[in-house]
Amino acid sequence: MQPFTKNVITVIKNIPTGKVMTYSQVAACAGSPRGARQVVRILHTMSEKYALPWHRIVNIKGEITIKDAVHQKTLLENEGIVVTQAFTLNLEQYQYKVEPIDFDL
DNA sequence: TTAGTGACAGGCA
DNA sequence: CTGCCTGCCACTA
Repeated sequence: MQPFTKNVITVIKNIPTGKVMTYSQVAACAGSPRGARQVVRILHTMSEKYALPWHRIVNIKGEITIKDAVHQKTLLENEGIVVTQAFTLNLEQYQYKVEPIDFDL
């Protein structure tokens, strides 16, 4: 498995309940500042196999932009996160700042 | 092989 | 913040 993929999985699994991260934030932390799209792909591919909290990943605006937004909204609310009817949340309040992770750098 | 697409983001108006 | 445009990278037709 590529380091990037492994790092993304590690980062996502480290997101505490009640917090969220943006795609680029995860990508940057995993070693690829412009890998937001790849994070998406990894979520699609690995979320089920690795039991990743994919619902804690939102875009830079704090908005849920996936097809099954209703489902994600439900999961987030289940963790105590307030999501508006427009599928947005308060990033200032919920965004999780990760510690600089070493990984293989 | 090239072209189009997507659960995105940054720069600019 | 919103909208539009461009860059990004992997996947599919």
